[in-house]
Amino acid sequence: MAASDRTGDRITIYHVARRAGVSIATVSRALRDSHLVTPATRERIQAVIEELNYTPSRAGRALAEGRHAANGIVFPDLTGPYFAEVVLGYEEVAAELGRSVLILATHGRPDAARTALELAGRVDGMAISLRTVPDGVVTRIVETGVPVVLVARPPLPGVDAVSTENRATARELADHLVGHGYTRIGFLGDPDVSPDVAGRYAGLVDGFRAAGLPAPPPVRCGLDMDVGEAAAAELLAGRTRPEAVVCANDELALGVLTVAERAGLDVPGDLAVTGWDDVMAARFARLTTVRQPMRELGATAARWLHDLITDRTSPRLVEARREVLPTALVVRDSCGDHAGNKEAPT
Amino acid sequence: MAASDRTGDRITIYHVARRAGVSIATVSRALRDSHLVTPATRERIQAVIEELNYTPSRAGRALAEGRHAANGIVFPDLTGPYFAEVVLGYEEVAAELGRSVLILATHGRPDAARTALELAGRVDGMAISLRTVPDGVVTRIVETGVPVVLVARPPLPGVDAVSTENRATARELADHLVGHGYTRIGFLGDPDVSPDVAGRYAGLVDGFRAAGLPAPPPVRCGLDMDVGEAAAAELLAGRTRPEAVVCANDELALGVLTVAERAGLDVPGDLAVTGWDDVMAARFARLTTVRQPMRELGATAARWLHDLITDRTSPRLVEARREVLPTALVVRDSCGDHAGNKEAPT
DNA sequence: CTGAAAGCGCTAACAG
DNA sequence: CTGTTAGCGCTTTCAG
Repeated sequence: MAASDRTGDRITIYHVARRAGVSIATVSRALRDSHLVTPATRERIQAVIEELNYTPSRAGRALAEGRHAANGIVFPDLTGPYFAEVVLGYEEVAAELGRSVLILATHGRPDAARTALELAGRVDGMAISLRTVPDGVVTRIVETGVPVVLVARPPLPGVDAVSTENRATARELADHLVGHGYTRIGFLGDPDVSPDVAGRYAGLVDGFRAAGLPAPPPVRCGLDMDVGEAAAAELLAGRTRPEAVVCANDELALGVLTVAERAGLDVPGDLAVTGWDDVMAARFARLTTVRQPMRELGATAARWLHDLITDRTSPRLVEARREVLPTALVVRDSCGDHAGNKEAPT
Repeated sequence: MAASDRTGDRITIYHVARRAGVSIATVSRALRDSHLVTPATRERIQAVIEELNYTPSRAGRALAEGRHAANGIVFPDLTGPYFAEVVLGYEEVAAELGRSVLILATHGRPDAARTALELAGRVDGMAISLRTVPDGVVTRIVETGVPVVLVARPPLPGVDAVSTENRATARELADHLVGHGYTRIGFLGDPDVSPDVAGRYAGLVDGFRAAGLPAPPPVRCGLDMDVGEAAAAELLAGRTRPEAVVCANDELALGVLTVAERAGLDVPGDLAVTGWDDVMAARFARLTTVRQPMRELGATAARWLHDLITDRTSPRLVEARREVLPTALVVRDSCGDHAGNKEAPT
């Protein structure tokens, strides 16, 4: 209330100490657990803290402690539901562990490397996901001593990595499609763009091979809905329209669905479509897809990071952690007719 | 490369200075613009920085500069697409402005107040959205001198606030529904839960009043899909099933759609449904809804915050800013039959 | 143009 | 149990 403490400069631990008639060390101790403070003293300090509406400066604390109590996460974008879920899972466990989280969406910006490096300077550890910064940047960050966990991103020697299963489930999907009797099946997505897409394509090819079908060349494209629309338009305009098109992710598939509808095509009658991710819209579009534990992906990264940050034991003596989270085929209407049992394929 | 600078302690400005044969002050200058450094010196320093893979400590810098170059944003959750978009817009402009962003999802946790206050201690400004922390906490944060912008949240004296238009568009929606000839219309959502929902309900009532129809009492419920399913089940089980149900947001509406389908009801034949937000799934569910500029909501908050942080002129002399972003009705199939013109109502 | 030195707010020995 | 006193890494006058 004292006018002198009002809107002026920041209220520091010194103000609190003076007003409570103790030293800053005591205030500092009272701020944390510390049974090294008389209940009476502690109470008095607590009262002053509230009276002054004091909040300790994180910067000061970070500098003194040598840590930030914060984690970072780098991802390409937040438009699709995919990364929103990953970030959510990450934030959730980080918060439980008492750490703040800093986000960095690279948006394919050219200065992503710089900003990522800069982010590394203000966190105790960070998760780096696909299509954000080149491996070289990751390596540099690791070299600065900041613990890193790779998320849905090709492994790097000595760096932990979590990802989700692709190939086996894609194979399952291929088998299902083959079971529908399709022989002309297209693939939308660029295997070179990410190991995830590569794995999905590989699994598909596995299935075709096993069925004695020729592997379709991938129609290389990005992963956004409008890109999907464009690619689909092209695909459907071609000489021999495929009977089914497997898309590298749901957004692409949703784009295909949009184009198909616009073209008056019946799905799955005229064209079967499948996606990957099982975003909310997929359900309402009746899209056959593959469910990924995105939340768990982020949560796992946060947990590992916490271990790396706190353990601090034998920096590189222990092997880098690797984990591939399971995925599941979700069969809906978009891939063809199913007699009766709709959502219980396996 | 020097073994002494490897994985040991953090590399500081001192290491760089020593190795470059200059003082830390010079390194500090070279780190930023500063034409106060000879190109030659600057280059030498730059080389050492890269050789040592040096990144300045944000904590040290924050302490010395008295600012964090970071913004915070507090939101309830990231599950729905709503806040993901808001956060995205926020991050995007914050990044452009050269500031990092810290996120805090309160999840309705009891310690939300504490964590929000703590967040306030590590940012230069923060956006606080609906249903996260009580007004008292916002006030305390404002009192600590941290600039705050309220997002989609009831205004507070002296605090900037951005939100989206509700009442007028809801009135428009009501008129449209009345035009379809419905007289028994239900409302799903709790006006007390947020001014947004209250505004939507109010607009609806406006429309009914104008048409001489009785205002339906709201079926109070949360805003999640499962909550919507539960509420819908209840609503549909009642004696007189409404002809149309207006939902406070899309997720609720999607839940109703799910229940209706499960019950074998035709939408809009047996039941018309509308939502609010226009999330991606809405399009594929053919849901009539209202589009909100969520991204812009976040972007605006970030811009205002930047002004508040940098301007620093006349702290409270200027009026608090207020802005209500426009929304637009999106008519699809779920609200009833439309002869021909589907997506062009107004 | 460059260096020396004084903090920024807090933590953590080290003495009482 | 409490106070003193160094720093943590960086920016920034103030002198050269």
